[in-house]
Amino acid sequence: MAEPHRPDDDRRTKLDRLREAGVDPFPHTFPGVRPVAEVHAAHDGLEAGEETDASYRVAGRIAARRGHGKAAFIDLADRSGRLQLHARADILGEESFERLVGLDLGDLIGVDGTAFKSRRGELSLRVTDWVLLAKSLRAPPEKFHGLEDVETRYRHRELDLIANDEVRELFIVRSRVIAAIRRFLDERGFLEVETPVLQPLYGGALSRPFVTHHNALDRDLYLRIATELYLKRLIVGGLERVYELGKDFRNEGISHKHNPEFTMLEWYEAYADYEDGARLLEELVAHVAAEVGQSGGLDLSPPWRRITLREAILEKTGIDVLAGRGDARALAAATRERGLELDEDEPWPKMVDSLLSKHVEPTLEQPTFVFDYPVELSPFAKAHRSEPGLVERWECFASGIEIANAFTELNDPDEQRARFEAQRRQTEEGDEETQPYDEDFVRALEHGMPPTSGVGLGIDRLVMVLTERTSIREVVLFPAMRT
RNA sequence: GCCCCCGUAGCUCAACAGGCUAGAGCGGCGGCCUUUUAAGCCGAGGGUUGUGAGUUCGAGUCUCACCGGGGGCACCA
Repeated sequence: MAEPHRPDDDRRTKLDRLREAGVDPFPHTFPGVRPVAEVHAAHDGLEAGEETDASYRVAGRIAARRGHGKAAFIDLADRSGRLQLHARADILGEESFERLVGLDLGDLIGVDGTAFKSRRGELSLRVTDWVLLAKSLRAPPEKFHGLEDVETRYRHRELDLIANDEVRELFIVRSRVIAAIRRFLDERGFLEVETPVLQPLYGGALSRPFVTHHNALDRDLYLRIATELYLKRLIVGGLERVYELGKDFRNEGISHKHNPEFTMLEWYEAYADYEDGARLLEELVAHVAAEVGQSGGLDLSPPWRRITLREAILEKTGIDVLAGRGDARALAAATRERGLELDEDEPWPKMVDSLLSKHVEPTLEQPTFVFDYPVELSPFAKAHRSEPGLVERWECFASGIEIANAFTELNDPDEQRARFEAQRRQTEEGDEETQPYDEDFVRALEHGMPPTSGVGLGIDRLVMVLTERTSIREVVLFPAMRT
């Protein structure tokens, strides 16, 4: 019985024919390629029908083809955009022409040609010579509707990038955002550093970690949930201004704003406090947005709105969380009175956090700093200089999501030790998202850490805000999927 | 982890209330065409309807389980 004829079998057959004809379907190199955007930039001003003798070498993927017997139009796509090619049998010769027209959508070719504008006014390259650079053995996604199935888009991002121009452009923006951030911090005297991803003890954030195992050492290691503690040890060491831009891993649920691995920027600046950190963040984000071109209705020009946590919750819910500080029952009663949903069995600080994330965070569209948090929620932040029970911490929100978190860093080793003890007590009460006691870190603080501002900025979320995407999966190339 | 929705050709979608051999466009294949642009025209192909059970004379359609995805909740950033 004959094998069923698969659509892609034709491509295999063509591959064999090419080899038989002495064509290498996978040559090694094609030097001297220019981006097609360069051709557009140089000649978009031509009149319809106008010819030039300007020659270009371009390369890319065949995105569309319109044959006309002894001539054909081929759309060539590279990273910078698309360019129409015009192939003519009388220029290329019968054999070369037939072979070019016989290629498939998705095949990669290199082309030499001269720029002209077609009668219909589209800038084109008249092909004078061409070479196959790689045969495509699978059909690309449909050219008109594009690739829409989100599962395929995320699992096979390469197809998404081929089929959807705006997706490719978004990830180019993401790359430029990261490059711009590095330049910004480098210019201000920050040193980019790398600290361990595999850690004997995790810390610096409240989250459950991923656990892995080192065979030779026969011990468990954790994937970092933050870079905080190591970076502060570098401040103790005298590096003064450091930043690290890399992946953190948190063993929590997946949602439109949570991916288990995500890109985080943390920077630490000696002799500065959280107000300095806020000013640097708004300057950085405004600078990056200007550099990459931000879309949408956000006003990112500094200064951004600043409000205290207490005011923010009061404004949205009418509840003064500091009226009965630490009194969970009173707070539960107040929320019930106003008909607000809240888990009444939670301890007071978690209730405050819930009020913030449920009733305040989603409403914060324009960039907003929320200042001064209860100490229980912030084991690494320094006590507020004038508000007892609070710490000098802010979180920054935009487009209804949190994008950054910062403190005046706690540098009193005895106080830090007491905070770890408090965390240990919470662990014993069943809280799985507490800080393990990190003696090496406290010991480092005992050597003396200068007053320091620390800021953590979620890069994925920043890109979401700058590009108006509502799902983190749209800004992560290969988001976490089952299996 | 829980609830709701979804899964048909390489891609985008059809298929009345359970009823003939599961259709169409794009792509691919053969042919015609020297300025088209979702090119056009002619022709012939392409399917284990996510997987597995079940109900029924008959299942893409109904039931159950499983796999995968989306949205929401919970948890978090």
